[in-house]
Amino acid sequence: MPDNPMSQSGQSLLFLTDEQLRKGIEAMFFAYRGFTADPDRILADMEYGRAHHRAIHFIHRSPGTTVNNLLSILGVTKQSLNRVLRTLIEDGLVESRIGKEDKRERHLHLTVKGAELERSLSDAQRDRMRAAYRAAGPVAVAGFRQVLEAMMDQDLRRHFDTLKDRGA
Amino acid sequence: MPDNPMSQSGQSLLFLTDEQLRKGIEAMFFAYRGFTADPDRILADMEYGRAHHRAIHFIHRSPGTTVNNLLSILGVTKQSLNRVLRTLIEDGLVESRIGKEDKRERHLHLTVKGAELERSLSDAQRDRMRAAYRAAGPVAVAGFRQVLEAMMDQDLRRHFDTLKDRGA
DNA sequence: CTTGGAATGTCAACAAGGCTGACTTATCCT
DNA sequence: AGGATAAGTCAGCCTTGTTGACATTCCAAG
Repeated sequence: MPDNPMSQSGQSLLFLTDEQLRKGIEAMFFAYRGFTADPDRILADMEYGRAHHRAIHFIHRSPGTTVNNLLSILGVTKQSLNRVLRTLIEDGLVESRIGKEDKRERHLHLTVKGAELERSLSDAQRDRMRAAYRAAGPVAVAGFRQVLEAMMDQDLRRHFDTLKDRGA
Repeated sequence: MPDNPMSQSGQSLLFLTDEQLRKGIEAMFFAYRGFTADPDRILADMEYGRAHHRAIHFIHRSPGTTVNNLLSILGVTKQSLNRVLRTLIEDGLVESRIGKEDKRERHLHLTVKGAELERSLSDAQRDRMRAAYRAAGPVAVAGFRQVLEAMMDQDLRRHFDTLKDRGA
């Protein structure tokens, strides 16, 4: 684990100049725009927005998650999430099941229709991601992930790791 | 230039699985939240928001830029930008100078007061960035930048490169 | 020298998606 | 029985994005 840059590059620390950091900041800004552009285009034709996409993504990723858990992953207020969730449930994309152990809880699942939308959104987003990964190569991708993880807040990092563990 | 993953990793392509791509997508989501968190905290105490930060950042980066140029960098409508710009000018953070060659154009500059706010915002953002870079190391940072650049839209990439050339 | 088009700015109206605060309902646990 | 927790809802507000219409100013081409 190379925590110290000197261990990798004798002459370095040049990558920590204000100018380099500024470029990194701008790269994040421009890349994030590309990152959301494709799903946004799909959503623009519907009555949904980016907030719906995020909810659908994380419900897909953690089927049966509770409202509270989703709330803390997304980092919004329950009123804000509720507005989104209500339309998704009304439109039959998300199903809300009363908890068996604790009947106060609602467990969220995508319906078939919801899973279809999730597919089309994540296909679009993954296509761009795949192209970027392929162009940059596996070593670059590993670095990409390392830096992103180091940029997260503690609590977000915890959520990220929890999701990660569910994966393949 | 390793465009082909096979050239770096004989067994690979595993980094292109849907699961890996999903994790990359989630990493972008969580990291971006961290990325904006510190300046957002500063701005919350004022009458400004993230849109003001973006305008200030790019005016600082390209002093004398025109409104039209800023418009295409930020990717918003002129009405949206104008609202932000107007308050910044009224509050004495940004100066708008009529063009010498083409008097229709307005060239934007930060005032001393504007530069001070820019400093405090970018200091906060760079501190986090620096910590992340330091933790990940120069090789990871290079990969981070490669993947981000590959994720950008063509026109955004052009803006990014133009800004890059002005740098040290 | 006039006129068309470009750059800028402004007004109005609207929508998405954040926020706070207050409150209800149902359920759980002590 | 009573306090704490999970969820949902109502009302109102803010920021930041959108469209559409329009005025002004100025350059440049005819």
